[in-house]
This record gives sequence, structure tokens and C-alpha cells, in this order.
Amino acid sequence: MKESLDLESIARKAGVSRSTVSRVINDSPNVSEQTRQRVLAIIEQENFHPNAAARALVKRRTDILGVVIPTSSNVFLSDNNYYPLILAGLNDAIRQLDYAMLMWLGEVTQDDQHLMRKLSNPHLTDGLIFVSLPSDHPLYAKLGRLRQPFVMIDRPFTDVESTNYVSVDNVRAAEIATEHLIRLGRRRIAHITGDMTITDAYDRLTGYKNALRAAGLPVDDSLIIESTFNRETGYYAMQRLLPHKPDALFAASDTVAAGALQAVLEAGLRVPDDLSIVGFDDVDVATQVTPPLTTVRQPIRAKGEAAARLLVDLVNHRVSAPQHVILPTELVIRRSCGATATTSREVMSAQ
Amino acid sequence: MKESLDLESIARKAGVSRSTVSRVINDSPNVSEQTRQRVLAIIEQENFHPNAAARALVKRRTDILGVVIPTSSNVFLSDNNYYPLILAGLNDAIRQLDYAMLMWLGEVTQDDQHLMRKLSNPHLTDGLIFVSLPSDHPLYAKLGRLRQPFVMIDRPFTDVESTNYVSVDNVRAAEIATEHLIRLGRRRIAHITGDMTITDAYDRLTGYKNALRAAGLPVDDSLIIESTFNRETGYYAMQRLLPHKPDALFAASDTVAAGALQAVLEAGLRVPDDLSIVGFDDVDVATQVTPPLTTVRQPIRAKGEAAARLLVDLVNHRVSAPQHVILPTELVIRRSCGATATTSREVMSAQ
DNA sequence: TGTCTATTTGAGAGCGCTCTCACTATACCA
DNA sequence: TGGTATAGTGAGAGCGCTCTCAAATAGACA
Repeated sequence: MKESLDLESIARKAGVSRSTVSRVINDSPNVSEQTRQRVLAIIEQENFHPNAAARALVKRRTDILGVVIPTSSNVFLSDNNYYPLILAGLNDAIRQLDYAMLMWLGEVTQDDQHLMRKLSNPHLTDGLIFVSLPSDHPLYAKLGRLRQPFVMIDRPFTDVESTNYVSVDNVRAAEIATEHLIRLGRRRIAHITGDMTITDAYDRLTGYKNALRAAGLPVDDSLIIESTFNRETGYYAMQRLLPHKPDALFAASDTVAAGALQAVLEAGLRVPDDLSIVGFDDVDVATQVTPPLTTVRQPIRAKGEAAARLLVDLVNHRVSAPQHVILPTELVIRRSCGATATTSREVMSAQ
Repeated sequence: MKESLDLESIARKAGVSRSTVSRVINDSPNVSEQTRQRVLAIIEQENFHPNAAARALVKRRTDILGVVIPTSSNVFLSDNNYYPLILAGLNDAIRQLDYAMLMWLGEVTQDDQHLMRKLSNPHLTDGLIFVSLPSDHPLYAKLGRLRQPFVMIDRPFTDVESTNYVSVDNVRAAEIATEHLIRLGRRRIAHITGDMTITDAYDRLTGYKNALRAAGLPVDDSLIIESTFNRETGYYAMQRLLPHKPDALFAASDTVAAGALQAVLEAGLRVPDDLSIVGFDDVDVATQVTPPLTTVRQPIRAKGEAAARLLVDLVNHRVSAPQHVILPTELVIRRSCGATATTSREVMSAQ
């Protein structure tokens, strides 16, 4: 099936040397147009493809970028299309930059020796992108020994300054979302967090607290419930929150907000009349629920693209580490918060 | 960053030959326990990783499988989590079999030379998996020249017999869904198709028509509308269908059904009283809408797993092509069809 | 103690490419 | 006409591994 066909055989057929064929393949300018055409014709005719391994061996680069999404496949699948959007962004940029994308999904356990080896093998990929690497992840410990450049999507927990990452200003965005609720007259604002091993969730909680304090409102622990980024936990979290009579909710993601909304509605309360809701992300579900969610829009796809671009720059030494890319967010007003949408949007640019 | 560290240097430090280090790395039994331990210690100490390219060059395999999802990223993202589920299945099996997954997402145009080259390069991946390759896709023409084994998820349009694929019996499943509606007394059953360049959509339409004919009902073209696998097109398709007074709908996917449901509700009709709905897939959205959807459940994740396993078997010559894997489906009765759920489930095994 | 077998080790070729260096052919100028 | 610059080409080494084959060593037995 994979019959042997190498530069040498193409060279023979074209009546040139291996070197010349190599030049043609690599678009070297030092080949006469005539020779180039002849060689190209033979290559096409023979359906020849240069051996990627041989090339990688001498060039010391594979033109492959590794993408690691260590999130449990449960979350990967359930948080609406947050991860698929990240993936689409990564994919688009990686393809455009003419790299290939090697992907690992799901949990990596300490004892997953094979995978760990592959991941840390500096000869398989030219660089790595980690999406939402949780603080308690075994890979965290290995990061230091990594022999290749890497970029994280979301702020890392440790070594923040020295690590390359792409994120949004979650703290400020959460402050703005919460301030919005406060401005609407809400005083008992609850918060359902995301997975607290992910900085996004951590920072949004911080922003929420900041805003309450700044407004002179108490931070009431009974109004804060930890969950993970999915609809179901959002639903149950809200059920537990309801007895404490919140008049608003800032949810760590739209999926969580959607689950919470359902719980509120089932309890016979009206949204936004009895309770305002603000989500985060602005993914599909935000507009598919009734009432549609006021939410903090973040450029999810662009996060993927930016991370891929940054990594390629790093691989090619076009920038020097560490780099921190902070993308802007925007508060999108819809019906779930109860704001009179005279100005339908409140724009915020973080950084 | 990638300092040169090869077998030779490890060998020197351990006082053995390159061959012996190679044996240790490849778990060859012909190494004394003592030597193995010594070499392993040095490898760990030096943080050594064998060069994948060099290994691939001589072994003529990369242990990488390519996954191609040529669907526009629009559909990839919008059809609920169908594609992410396929991806999760592929990922799990590929990881378990100790391969790595190279992924290409999104449309591939004819002139995307770079990508076409990479895809057909038999030295980069050991095999390829195509997910829902549309009939009009430029890759279709290249399939014959491919120098590596490949598996398709979903029945191919052409060369069905000679192609390796994993699918469900969409025709039979659609027949059962439609028969169910007929049995409930529905007579004007509409159908909203999926993307007709994908066999799934094509076969479901066939099954729908088969069932009508078998029951002696007319196949009314005004009750059939073509759409793509997403919520929005489902919504608009249903709006166009409504004037023709259907009393039931069989939708090509749950996402489509969800969009259609919204249109029905907005038109002031009741589901299932005025109109029964049956979807396909049984993804999250099926239970998130009100009323929850009666639908044909297909083992999406298992399709990915089966495809990966089959490909690995093919790569290792453990089975001979062509192989056709048909997975079972199941009609799941929920509230959208109006069936009295005495038996809450009607089980069907295709093949 | 020597012979035979089994186990463990090493030497060396070669996988298919790139890249440097040297060489040839052509063009240009004085 | 000779000298020099330049475009185009080829030879050959070497990237880091695996794998075959032969050699060395150890173990078993008479």
C-alpha cells in the first residue's frame, strides 16, 4: 500500500539530482522554471509525497501543534459549545498558518504514562496549547520540564508572569456584570461559580465580590454556590439558593445560568421581575432560553485563534516569552436582567 | 531549548550500546533486568525522549491517526453536541489504543493545496477517519489515490461496498420513527431533512417515504422541506410547513426538531395535541426543550469509538477491508409525540 | 573441564530527507 | 579576450533511530 517512492526515484525520472527535487518541493528560488515544471510533473504523475518523518528528522520541526483540553469529556460536551468554539478558533488559525493540530481530550491521570510521554516529547509537536488547565492537574507539575514552547488559554494559577497565555479580564468583566445588577437596584445578588480549579471561575468570583464590596453590599456566603460549568449543576445550585431569597443571580456561564433559570421558573418565580439573571460567555443557549440571557460576551473563538498565533510566533522566535494576551469582553443586555434596553448594549473593553 | 540528547549519549552514560538503550525503550525482553534499570534511571535523570521522527522514519508508522471533519464549522458548532460526541468517542478509543489524533476541522476547498497534500501524505498519519463526508466534497475524488487505510463515519455515497465505514441503519430507523407516528393516527406527517449532501439525511428521507408508502399514505412533496442540521433552519422550515397543515413532524435531527418545535409553539399550536414531533439523535437538546422530544437514539459516541477501533485493526492488518459496522438505534418515547407511554420505550435493533 | 545452548550485547547499515559546499554554465563588463 | 559575478545544479554528510546479524557471555550438563 505504501510503496517506496522517494526523492531519489523522482530525481532519476526527471533526470536531475535529489537535491534539485528537494529544492522544488521546498519552493527554493534557485531552480530554473523549466526544471521546476518537469519535476513537478513527475511528482504529480507519480503521486509522490515527501516523507514527513524524514523531513522532521533533519529540520527538527514537525509543523504540528499539540492541543490539550484536559477537561473531563463531561464538561467538554456539556458546557454548550464553549470548547467546540475554542477548538474551531484553534483549528482555523492553525490551518491558516499551515500547521497541523494534534489533539488530546479529556482527563489525564498521573499514571497515564504513555500519554505523558507523548505530551512531553519535544519531537512530536513544535509547541503545545493547554485549554483551561485546572490547578490540580498532574500536568501542572510537568510544565517546568517541558522542552517546547507552550501557551495556555485562560490565566494559569501559578507562574502567571512567566507563562504565555491568552485570556479575558474575568475579574473586571464579572465586576461589570455585578455592577449592572446593582445599578438595577438588586441587593441580594447570588453567584453560582464554575469549576473552581479553573481560573476563569475563580476570577469571576473575585470580580463579583469586588463589585459588592465597592457598592457597600455584604458578601453573603449563603448566596454563593460552587458548581461546575454545566446546566445540571446550575439547576441544582439554584434550587439550593432559592430559600435564601436572592433577587438576582450572576452565573459563571450561560449554561449554568440556563439551568438556574429553569429552577427559578419551576419555583414559580418570574424572570426578570422577581429575579434578574446575568450569564457569561454569550453562547447559543443564551438566546435559546426564555427570557434570553443578559450576559458577558467573550470572544471565545478569538481566544483559540490568538493562542495558536502566539504559539506559532513563539515557535519561530518572532516574539519572546512571556506574552500575555487579554481580549476584550462586552456586556450584552437582553431580557433576563430587566434593564430597560434604551441603550441595548453596555460596552466594556478590558485592557 | 531542544538540546541534542540522543540514544548514543544515554548509552555512553549508562555504559552500554545504542542498541541496548533502544531495546530498553521498546520494552524488548532481551535485556537483563540490571541493565534495564540502569538505563531507565539515566533516561529519567536526563529527561530523555526518543525522537519520534527518527523512529517513524525507520518503522514506517507514526502512531498518529488523522480525523477529518469536513463539515463547515457552522454545522460543527450548531448541531448540538453531535460532532463533539463523535470527537469524544474517537478521542477515547484512539487514546486507549495508544495512538495520537491529528485533526482537521471545517471545509476543505479544492484549492487548499497545502491541506490536501498533508491529508494525502501517507507518511504523516497511519490512517484516516472521515466524519460525514459530503458527496460533493473535493476529497471524494482523492479517496482512490489515498495511500493509507481510511474509515468513514456514515455511509459513503459511492463505492459503498468497497469502503470501510461505521454507521447506523438510518433508513430502518427513520421507518420506525415514521411508523410510530402513523400508529398514533397521524396522517399528514411532514419531514424536515438534514443536509442532503450527507447520507444520514438522505437515508432518513428514504426511510420516511418508505414508511408512508408501506402504510398506503401519499408522499406529499409539500410536506417535505430540505434544511441543514441546525436549529435555525429547522425553525424556518417549520414556518413554511405550517400552512400545509401537517399533524406530525419527523425531523432529521433533534436540533432541527427543537427549531421546528419553537415555530409550532409560536404559531399557537400545541405539541403533541395539534402536532406530534419525533426527532433523531437523542442529544441534550432533546430533553431540554418543552415538551421533551421523542427521538431515535443513536450511539453517537460509540460510532466514533468503533471507527477508531476499526481503523487501528486495518492499520495493523488484523482485519481485511472492506468492513461495514452498523450500530443499533432505539426509539425513545417522550412527550412530544403524544404516545401514552405505557411501554416507555420501543426498542429497535437495526441489523 | 569442556561442550553446547540460551541469553545478552554490540556493530553497522540504512530509513528519506535537508543543507552546506563546491562545481558548472551563463551573463556581464572592461 | 579574460575576468568576475550569478544562477543553477550535484555530491555527500548527517539527522536519531531500528533491526539484523554476529559476537560475547553465562548457564547447564556430562
